[in-house]
Amino acid sequence: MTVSIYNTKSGKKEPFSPLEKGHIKLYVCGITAYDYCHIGHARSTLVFDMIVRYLRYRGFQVTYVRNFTDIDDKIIKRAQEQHTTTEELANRFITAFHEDMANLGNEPPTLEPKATENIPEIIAMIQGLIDKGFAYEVQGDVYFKVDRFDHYGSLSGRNLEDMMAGARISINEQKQNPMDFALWKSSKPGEPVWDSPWGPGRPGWHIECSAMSRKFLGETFDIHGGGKDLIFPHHENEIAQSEASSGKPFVATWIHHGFVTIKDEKMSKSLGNFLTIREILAKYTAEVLRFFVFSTHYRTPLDFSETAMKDAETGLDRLYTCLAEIARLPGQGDPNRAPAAGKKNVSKINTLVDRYVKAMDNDFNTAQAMGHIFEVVKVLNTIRQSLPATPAAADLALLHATATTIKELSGIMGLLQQDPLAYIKAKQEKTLSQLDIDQTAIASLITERKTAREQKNWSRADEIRDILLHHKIEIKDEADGSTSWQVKI
RNA sequence: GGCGGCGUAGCCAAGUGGCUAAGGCAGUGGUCUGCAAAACCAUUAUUCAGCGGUUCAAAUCCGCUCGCCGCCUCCA
Repeated sequence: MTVSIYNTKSGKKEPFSPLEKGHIKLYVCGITAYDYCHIGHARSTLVFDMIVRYLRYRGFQVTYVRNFTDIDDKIIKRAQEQHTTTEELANRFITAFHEDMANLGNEPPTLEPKATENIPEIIAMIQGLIDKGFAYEVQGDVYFKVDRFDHYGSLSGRNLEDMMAGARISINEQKQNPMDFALWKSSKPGEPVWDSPWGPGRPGWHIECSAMSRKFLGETFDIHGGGKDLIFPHHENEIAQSEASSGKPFVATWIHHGFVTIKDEKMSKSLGNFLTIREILAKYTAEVLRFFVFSTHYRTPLDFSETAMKDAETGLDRLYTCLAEIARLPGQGDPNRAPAAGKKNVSKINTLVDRYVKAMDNDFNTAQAMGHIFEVVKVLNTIRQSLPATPAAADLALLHATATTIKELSGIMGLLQQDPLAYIKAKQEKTLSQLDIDQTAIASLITERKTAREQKNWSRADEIRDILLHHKIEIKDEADGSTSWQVKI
């Protein structure tokens, strides 16, 4: 079995194999550091975190590069508004980004290069493009000459004529063709500058990714990723620059994920309808967000809503509850007792890993993979529920082993990595701390109810039960006559 | 205008030619209980926006219609 990946370049799912045996080189376009990141950025980092973890699970070595754009028009503008330097502004939001990543539980990429730390490579690449006739300098600006590059538009499926027909291209007298794009921009007074053969200036937006990916991954590498909105013009332009420069294919596989939407509209800074990662994590745990993100295939739009997050939380609780119930079971059982687990159920358990891998091999279908896990959770619950007082050793071994497998498979999505008993306990304690009732009051009500029940005063007993329930306290009458309680979560 | 995508149960969401259309949430019924709660189990689409076509066979392929979204400008 091999991993298949949908390649934007071909528009098809293709069997994947790395150019260098066993070693995958992956470049993902990171953030422009001028503001806090929103859930759309979170989806991007979560998706590639999952992809990297899965490819490693499948035995590949993965070199994962994710850059920072720390110099560009938006950063300059924002820095001026805040009366600070672009460097200070970018570093502030890079620090915030790293905090967000840690809070989301993302593993760090292999390398996180910054544009400003690779200016010599950028300048060298631009000079090479000028030397080859793919770029030209006009009054300190350097532009890429799109009609010199034959395959321009191949990634996004456009051609220059169609694009020219669009009326949204800004007129720039300096450009030989309106579609030409800037490789280097001369600086205005007060802007950050680097010396270059074309005078003081700064890099254009697209060139940094071409220069940095070449520096760290080579002229041709395996996978380049980002959001769908980067297909044009960003990735199209990267291809043009890199292939014109090297004369070799740039990237084998292009992965683009879908957007996060709110009320079915794209979440974006320009629309102002975005929620930051910080705002979300103040309300929900990172794990709930991960569950929500991975319950939909990565190329499908993901519509954010409070209801969807609540559903995700309930679903996650179901998984943890199953694991917690198994963790409460004894480790050793009766070796002489016949197992309660039926043949069909055992078969569902035994095929879990294969079905999970098949789903994930199919373009990282996390939604389907999670479906398989839920199916097995149901099987585990069924077996657990049917267990006698002294369970068969085989049943206990199966339950414990499967719980371990589920944790391992879920870990690829960053799910179920907490101790299940601690998860349930922490959740209840958190809820209890927000309630208007304390443990003493609960204990006293339960004692009063116990008396009422002994006197068969059911109406008073039920009344107390309802009072407690009103305060989100659920009670459970045990077989031995005692009453336990827990917080409703 | 050009290019691309989507439309599956109350909601979310898998499914890329062929076994009973995964799974989650919500709802309903049941096990348990004095009654409950929790947990668990069962159940919920003769049908996949609509119409036509290809095929022995289509949610899956092709065409048209309707509706929604994205890119073509900074954007994950």
